[in-house]
Amino acid sequence: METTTAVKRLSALAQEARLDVFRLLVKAGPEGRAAGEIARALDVAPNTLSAQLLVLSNAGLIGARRDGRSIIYSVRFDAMRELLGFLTQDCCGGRPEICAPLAAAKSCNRGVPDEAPARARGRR
Amino acid sequence: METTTAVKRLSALAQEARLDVFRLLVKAGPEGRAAGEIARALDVAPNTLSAQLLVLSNAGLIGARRDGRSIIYSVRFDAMRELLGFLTQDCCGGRPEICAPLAAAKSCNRGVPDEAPARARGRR
DNA sequence: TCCATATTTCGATATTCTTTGAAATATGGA
DNA sequence: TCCATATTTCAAAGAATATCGAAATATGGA
Repeated sequence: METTTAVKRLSALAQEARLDVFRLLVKAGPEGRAAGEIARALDVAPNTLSAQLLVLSNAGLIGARRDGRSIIYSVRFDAMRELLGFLTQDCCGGRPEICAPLAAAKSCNRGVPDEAPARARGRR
Repeated sequence: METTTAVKRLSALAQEARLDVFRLLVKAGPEGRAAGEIARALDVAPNTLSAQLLVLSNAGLIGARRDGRSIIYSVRFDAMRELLGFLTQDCCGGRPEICAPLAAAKSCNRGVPDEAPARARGRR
């Protein structure tokens, strides 16, 4: 990933209100959530939310689809993965020994082999 | 980690110049690098760099120690790990199945990729 | 002590962001 | 078609950021 893309994505997440939106969408999962629902849930004006969604969208972190009168936003998990990959690369770059303990901090890497999530061990 | 801390750290990294500084310090490793060296390496004015280092420092992402006339900055890898953990949590939150492929994107969790991240090779 | 080096602080300016009210666009239903 | 709902666009105001020149502080050595 180009650093300019990384900066764009980091910037998009680097604001309380937008981070809230993003987290809400993460919780919503692939089905996403309508703009209006998000606005009500976070108690933010529709036009303000629209601007926030635009920033996240321009950063590629979320996508949108229309459903009737509503517009449904959802996280682009691939983009988030890319970003995490970039940051991890930066953190480990050439010095895996420094970053080795990182795996322990990543709850989602635990017990999840590449394909089959054999069984999630409850801990978190 | 509190979201306000996360926002602070994301903001600190969300700018080209500061991301460059951070990446340089990551490469430098635990020994760190003197402010002056960084300024020369990145071709930025000393006072400008000072402001950038302050932001990264306030975010807790880097630390400083004096060595003679120089001040040596180095990455606080724990802080970076925390941030990555927070983001990963956000990404996986309650839905590890979504994030399962994430492990594959994390080069540092498996073998060591042979090269530094500095070089921008095309898409991946 | 005096001086050169290394870095930071201060103050100002230029730029970029964020939010808001008002108006516009798109959709579905009566 | 007309109307209500859902969302976005626009323009402006206010807030926050980034960078720069000049001056200040800290350190080591002659």
